[in-house]
Amino acid sequence: MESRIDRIKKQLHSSSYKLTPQREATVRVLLENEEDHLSAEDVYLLVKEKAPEIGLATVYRTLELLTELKIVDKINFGDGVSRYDLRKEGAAHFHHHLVCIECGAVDEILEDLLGDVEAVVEDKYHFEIKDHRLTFHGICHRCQKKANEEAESSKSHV
Amino acid sequence: MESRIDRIKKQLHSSSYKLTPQREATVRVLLENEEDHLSAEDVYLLVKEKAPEIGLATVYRTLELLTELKIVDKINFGDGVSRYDLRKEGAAHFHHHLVCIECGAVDEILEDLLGDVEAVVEDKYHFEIKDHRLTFHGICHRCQKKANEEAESSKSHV
DNA sequence: ATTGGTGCAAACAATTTGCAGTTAG
DNA sequence: CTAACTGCAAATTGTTTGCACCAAT
Repeated sequence: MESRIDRIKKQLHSSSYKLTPQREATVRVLLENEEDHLSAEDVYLLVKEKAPEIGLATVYRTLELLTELKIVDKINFGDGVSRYDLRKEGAAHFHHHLVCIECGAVDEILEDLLGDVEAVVEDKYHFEIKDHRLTFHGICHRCQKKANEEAESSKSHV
Repeated sequence: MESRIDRIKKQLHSSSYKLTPQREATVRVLLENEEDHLSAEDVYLLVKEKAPEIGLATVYRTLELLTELKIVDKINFGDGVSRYDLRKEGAAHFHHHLVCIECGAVDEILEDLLGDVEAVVEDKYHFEIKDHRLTFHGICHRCQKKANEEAESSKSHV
C-alpha cells in the first residue's frame, strides 16, 4: 500500500520538485503532529531533533512549497505567527477551528458545516468559492468544566 | 442627534480613556473608509494627510485600544498584515468577508449566516462561542464577469 | 501635581533573500 | 550533468517599547 509520504513525493515530482531529506523530515514532523498547529519555528525545532543540520530558512521554504501544493494550509489565529496544518486527505474543504480564549487550545471540526452557507454565498453574492476559513473564538469544553468545578468547590467552602 | 464620533468618545470615557486629537483623526479616517480594510500603515498615511505630526506608533496604539473596546475588529487575510475593520453599530457578530484571489478585492457580507452552524458547534462540540471569523476565498462577481467577457470576445475573433 | 498620551528612535520578532556551495534525478 | 536545493548570515517588514516631553484634569 502506498504511504502518505509516497503520495506527497509524487505530488512534488509532478511539479518537478525534489523530495530532499530535509523536505522529507519536515513532512514527517507534520505527519507526526497532525493534531497540533505548529508554527514554522515549532516545526524547525522538531525537525532539528532528527536532522540537526537543517536551517530555519529551509523549513520556511518547504512550508511555503507545501502550501502552494495544497498539502498544508497556512493559518493565522491572530497572534503574529503563521501556523501550518496538514490537509486531511480527500477533504474538499479546509476544516474549521475552535480557539479557546482561556487556555489557547485549538480544536478542529472535521465535518463541513458550511454547505448551506456556501450555497447562499454563491447564489446571492455571485461569489465563486474556492476555499474558506472558519474559526470560532470562545471557551472550550475543558475550560467550561474547570470553571464549573471551581464554582462548585468555592460554594461548598463558604 | 448623536454622531458616531460622540458615541465612540463616550465609550472611551467610560473606560477612562481620552479622545485626543490624534485618536479622533484616526477614528475619522476609519469612518471615512469604512468599506476598505486598512492596514495600520494605510491608516497612518491617511491620518498624516490631515495631521502630519502624528506618529506611526500612536496609530498602532490607537488601533489596539479600539480593538480592545470592540470598536474595530482586527483581521488578517493571510498576507502578513493586520487590517482593521470598524464594527457595524449594533451588530452582534463580526461580519463575513469575501476575498477575491484574482484581484484582491475584499467584499463584506453583513448578514449573519452562521446562526445554524453556531447552534451545532455549541451543542455538539460543547464550545461556548464568543466570536467568529469567516472568510471565503474565491472569484468575485466582477472578475467572473470579466473572465466571461474575455472568453466571449476571443471566441468571436477565432 | 499627577495620570495618561505622544513622537521619535531603537528594539524585536517573524519571515525573506543573496549567495556560494551541494545534491537529487 | 545541471537545475533545483541547501545553510548561513544579512536584510526586510510589521509591530512594540523605552523614554523624555506634553496635555488635561
